[in-house]
Amino acid sequence: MTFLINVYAKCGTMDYARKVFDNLPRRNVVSWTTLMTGYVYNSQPELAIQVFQEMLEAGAYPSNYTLGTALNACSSLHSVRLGKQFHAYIIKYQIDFDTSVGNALCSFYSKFCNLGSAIKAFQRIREKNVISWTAVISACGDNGEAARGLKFFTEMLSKDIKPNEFTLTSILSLCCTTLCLGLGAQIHSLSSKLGYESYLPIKNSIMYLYLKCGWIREAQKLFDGMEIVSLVTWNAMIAGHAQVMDFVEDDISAYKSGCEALNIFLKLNRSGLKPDLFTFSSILTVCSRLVALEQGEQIHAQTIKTGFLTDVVVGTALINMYSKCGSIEKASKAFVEMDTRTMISWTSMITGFSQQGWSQQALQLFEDMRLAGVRPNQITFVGVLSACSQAGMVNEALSYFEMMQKEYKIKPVMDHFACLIDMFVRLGRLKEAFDFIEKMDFEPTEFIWSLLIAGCRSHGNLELGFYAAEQLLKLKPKETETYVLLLNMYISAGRWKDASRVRKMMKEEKLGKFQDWSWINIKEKVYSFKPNDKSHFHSADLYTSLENLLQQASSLGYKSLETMEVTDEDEEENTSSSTAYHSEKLAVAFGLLNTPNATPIRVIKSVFMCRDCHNFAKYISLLTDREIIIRDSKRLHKFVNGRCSCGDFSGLP
DNA sequence: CTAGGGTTAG
Repeated sequence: MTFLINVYAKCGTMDYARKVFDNLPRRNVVSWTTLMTGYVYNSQPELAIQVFQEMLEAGAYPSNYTLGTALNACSSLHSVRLGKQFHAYIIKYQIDFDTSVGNALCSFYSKFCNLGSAIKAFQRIREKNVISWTAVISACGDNGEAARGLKFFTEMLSKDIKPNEFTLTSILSLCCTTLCLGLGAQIHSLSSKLGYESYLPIKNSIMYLYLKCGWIREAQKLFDGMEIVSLVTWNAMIAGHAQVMDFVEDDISAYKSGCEALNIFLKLNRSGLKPDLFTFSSILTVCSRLVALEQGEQIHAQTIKTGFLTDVVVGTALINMYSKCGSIEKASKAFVEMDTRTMISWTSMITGFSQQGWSQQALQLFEDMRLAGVRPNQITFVGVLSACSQAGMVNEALSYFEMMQKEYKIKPVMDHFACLIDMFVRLGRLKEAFDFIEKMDFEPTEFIWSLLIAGCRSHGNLELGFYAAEQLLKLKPKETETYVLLLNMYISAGRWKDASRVRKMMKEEKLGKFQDWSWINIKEKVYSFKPNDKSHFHSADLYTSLENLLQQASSLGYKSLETMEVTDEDEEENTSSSTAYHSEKLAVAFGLLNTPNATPIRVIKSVFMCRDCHNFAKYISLLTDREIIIRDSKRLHKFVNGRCSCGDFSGLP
């Protein structure tokens, strides 16, 4: 009758299977094991474990198959304790370490992040089959050792073992993490040769690989050509577009990619499939990068309704969404309401507070994190140091910097130094900033010098500024913003020769596009603005109202600053044009005109905000009593009552 | 034995 258990299990009717089992006149190890396997097959690992325990209590001896199944159940339950207990049974009952036990042990150890034991288990297997190899390869992938996994794959091929569809999917996943497009293409053709071309996981992986490597059109083509898709397909498209936002050349392309992700999300919702925790975490990240609060709030509601908000990754993504949209109170509420938090959740919240200029809260939370026994990482300390830097807490900054190295053995990287240097620069302690740069045990980067130069400009130490500029120019800067900074400095000092030297270098270095562009999102519609843009349907009113704002701001003491315009076609030398119609000014004015009183204004800008616009936004927040949130290419600025959350970051060009 | 998710400031 045991076969009947198997039949019911395969049909997804475990209740019947259990009944058959309960009515068996005699039970042997095979019937117990079959029932367990059924539960694992039907994603009920906890019941499988329960059966295993019943079996031991009944005095039956488990076989190697039984333990293999039990271990698989532990893997899906993420129960380290049980798995280790089972490993002990293997020894106690002198279970033969055969292929199935070895395979199960290998993937169990992998799931609980013990790659060493996983590999050991693999190596103990006398007769390794394709499953053993696949297990060890995916173990490497799951534990961040993609290159090692690829080595096992070559070894496997050299032993003439033919990969199956599972192996190929694992390898493609390794290609995704290492961005090996070439190998991915080879695997693609190999899988066609082996007859797996229509196998959905392989298609999904290839599509995702294309996206991650920037082959967006090809990925889209694959997607459009798929007649059968799964939720994973949709999620891969959304996650892929979210990641594309990170590496595209300019913020305009990033913005487009984010909108595409939102579009795909809408289509997914209409397709009848239900989004899951993977979907929600990706799409919330997209919202945070787009500063799309309205969409983010709707998705928040959806995560509550579907119960996926309990997932810690979704919760963390939600914190980031709110904090990147400038709603720090809601971010904090989301953080408080989480029932489990990981180091990343804490780090996100600390960084969020710090970006909003809430230094005290950031530091308090860091202390709470330590009390909770959660170990901070390099990124956590960037948040902590930047909080100190904003608040000008020199002693605290230095002591956290020391704590990081002594207590947590974390090596400082450029970003940590940048925080400290920014701190000294903000305080006008340029000499100390400079000393710090000289003390670092690695070469100062373009960004570090830029910080110092911007500080020299605003604190009027031109001599040091010119010196730093020479150091910077030796590095052949790559960022357009760096050149804008240098040009501004030289031109305002009347050093025309230096300015034209910089311009010449700009041409030689083939810089990326520098397009000033801003967006504002009102009632889920997006309006974009270019500087001096008069082509818009909304222009007449808009310009009048901007003039008005400029005038009112002037009466409060606002003085417009002339800065350099650097555009793609800029051929003229030494021109300095008006900053009055920079794109963010237009977007802010448009937002004021088209939203009800007291609504916060949220604008995204494709390049760095200039000092003048930064200053202007402060006055406008005071004048109109509105929160103005502008996220530029570098950071978030939240203007409230004439002050900015960045605490007037020293690196503004 | 397989594919998809969250932190990076200055």
